[in-house]
Amino acid sequence: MPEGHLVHRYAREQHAALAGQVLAVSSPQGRFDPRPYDGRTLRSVEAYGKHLLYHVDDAPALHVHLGMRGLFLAHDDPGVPPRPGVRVRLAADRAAYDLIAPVRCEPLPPDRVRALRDSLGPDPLRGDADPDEAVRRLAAARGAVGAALLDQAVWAGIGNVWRAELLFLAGLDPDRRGVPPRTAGELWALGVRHLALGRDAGQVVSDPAAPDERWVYKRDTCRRCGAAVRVWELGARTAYACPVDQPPG
DNA sequence: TAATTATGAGAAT
DNA sequence: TTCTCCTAATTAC
Repeated sequence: MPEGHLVHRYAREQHAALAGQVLAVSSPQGRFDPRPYDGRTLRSVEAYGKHLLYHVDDAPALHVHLGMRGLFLAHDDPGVPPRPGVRVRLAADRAAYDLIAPVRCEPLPPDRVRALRDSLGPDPLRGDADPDEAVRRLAAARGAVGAALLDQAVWAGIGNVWRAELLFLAGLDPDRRGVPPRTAGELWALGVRHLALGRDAGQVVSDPAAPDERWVYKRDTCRRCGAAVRVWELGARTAYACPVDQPPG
């Protein structure tokens, strides 16, 4: 269930467990060639939006994108055998991570790493994100704000759950067009705050007082006011919004 | 045991 | 706009 907050969580956890160590890399499934990485030292694990980059000595960066179904299984004991479908196992002395069902798992030469970064907008979970640029890009988006939020070239890391919940928190109708810079800035601040909560909690947190609850995402009724949640397609995904708390306009 | 569903994104039409 | 790919977890039967 990987939106940006979980990808950052994976990066932080794996960096802490594996960085600075020599990796044992294998592909039980056989669909990845581990040879450029096996036996080399992992320098860092970096998240950018929904993308993971593993920086390994004397090897191209390893690029992982989980897509909709990808996940990692973590093992404290690297001796635990991986299940057969594991695309890649990254193991060091005291931990192993099994990558399952990624959409992308590939070596990425430096020019393609650059191209990847260039293709992504500011990531609310990165310290080097430029808030002004984030505001510019969202305010410049021509279509509905709900479609723009899913466009990784506008902001990187937002997925369908965060779209629904952040727009609710901002009181914005996802169909709204032409969001002014001030509103875009408020939305960015909400994203920075809540994605960090979500990264630390390991799940979407849109109400810190009730971390397991959602305001509108996949709900029949708004958790704040009880109105019937509006459900429709926006940006090729299902959108959810409260017609009362996110009035059109 | 089987059906159902999924938080993505790129390519194909 | 529709299709396609990838697997686990949950729910239903």
